[in-house]
Amino acid sequence: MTVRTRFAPSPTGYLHVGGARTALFSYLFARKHGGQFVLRIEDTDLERSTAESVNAIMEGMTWMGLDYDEGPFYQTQRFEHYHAAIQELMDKGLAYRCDCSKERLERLRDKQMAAKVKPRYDGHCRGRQVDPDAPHVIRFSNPVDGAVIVDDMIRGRVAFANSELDDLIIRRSDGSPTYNLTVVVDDADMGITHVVRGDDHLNNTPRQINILKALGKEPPRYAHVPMILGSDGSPLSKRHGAVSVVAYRDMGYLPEALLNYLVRLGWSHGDQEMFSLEEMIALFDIGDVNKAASTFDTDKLDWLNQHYIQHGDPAHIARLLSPHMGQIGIDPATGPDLVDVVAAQGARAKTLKELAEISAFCYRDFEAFDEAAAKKHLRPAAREPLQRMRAGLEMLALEDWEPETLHHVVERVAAELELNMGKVAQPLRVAVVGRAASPGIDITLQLVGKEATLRRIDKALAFIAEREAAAS
RNA sequence: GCUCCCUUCGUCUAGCGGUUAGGACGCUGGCCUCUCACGUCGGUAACAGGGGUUCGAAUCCCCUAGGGAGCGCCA
Repeated sequence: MTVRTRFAPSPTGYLHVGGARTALFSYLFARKHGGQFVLRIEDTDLERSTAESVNAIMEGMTWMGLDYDEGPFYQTQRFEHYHAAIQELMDKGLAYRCDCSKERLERLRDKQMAAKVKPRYDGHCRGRQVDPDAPHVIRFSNPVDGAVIVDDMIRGRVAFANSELDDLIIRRSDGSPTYNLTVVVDDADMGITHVVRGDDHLNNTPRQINILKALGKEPPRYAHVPMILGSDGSPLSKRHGAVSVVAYRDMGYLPEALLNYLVRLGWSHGDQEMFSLEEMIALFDIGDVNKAASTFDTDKLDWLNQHYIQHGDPAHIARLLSPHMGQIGIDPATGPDLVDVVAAQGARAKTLKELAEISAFCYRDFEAFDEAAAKKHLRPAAREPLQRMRAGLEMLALEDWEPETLHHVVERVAAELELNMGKVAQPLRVAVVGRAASPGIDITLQLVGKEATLRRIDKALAFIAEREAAAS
């Protein structure tokens, strides 16, 4: 038997990180066992389902690299299958028509709540003859006694008494099938062997198993993964900030970082923290998934993202960085090779967005000096070092504009003035970058280029003169 | 209210009857150093509470507390 898993989102919004993690686990389980992973769109709620959402979900999955082998299948295109299943249950006497009014159901519910018992349908229409031509719903005849055992791959054995379950509606009065019926039919038709889904479905599982058995189908294995919480301990939602995976892409996170973060949320393999997708597939074991919900921690995601920016292939990072440069109005073609920028700056940014911002100086002059940096480093004492640097740099041929030679110039000026490196490099750095932080001064000068370097030193010298004039 | 699930440092987690309760993020101290980062060495901090079972419980059982989910003609 080949393993088949599925991801079955309802297209009512974007792919959020919780759904993405569920999809990832489902995907890893299938890949790990050499099986197939299918995508199914649960769009039977016509009111809320949108085509944009379908696109957004697929966009998110593609970005994360979660490729599916089959699908997307749309439930709205499978109504004939649901109707056939409902008819089968009717024929077998395992489903019945119900014409109970909303009022009666409400009264029943109120009475049950008042009596402190679980509200559920009382089976009033079981065995009653309901006019097929009058408005009615169809209910599933749930077994009255006995228990359903869910042998969950994550939770272990969970038992539900049938007496706790009621006769749920499987077809609405408008003729459309309901969720618990459609999942069951789809999972059976699509040959799903393992259902990996959020643990909010655990309570639905015994009902689904009962329907499956009534249809004469073998239930799949289940794995209910815990949910993801926000920093305040409540289920992760928009009010905790970004939840859509595409939003993380736009904020400058790498797919490999988000994937790595997500897989470690609720799953672990000893003490290992870093996993490539290939390693995840090789090492993943659904039984190692935790039972408890876990909290989304942006700090750790940042750490991983920085790690992947720093250690990933610079050419790859540069490609992903390019749109973020464009985002702040910079055309990377107008300056140094982005790959060199990534190599120089990679260790300094948590996100690509941040990487773009701290690298802007390589492509265009900054607006103004950072106030604190200028105050500390662009003072009269810096004039001579800057002047000498300018002179020394101006004499360099363009082909000598390289880290090694640039470094020598800085060293020479420091030696001549009997200053330590910092006294020369820092004013120079502020002059050229506008801020007190940048890669090594030689690399920085190389990235900025000769022309801009001289121009900016002049600007800094003018700034010092101006400041001196203002002070006297 | 009822049913089901969950509970190890602030956070992610290791642990599957015998450990000084380990790692990671964060925070923090030192080192490295032309700055910021990176790197590196160190520190901080946890078994929700109470009963059992056992020679011995973070590990097994029960209760309590606290979280969560479900109880729709939503999925």
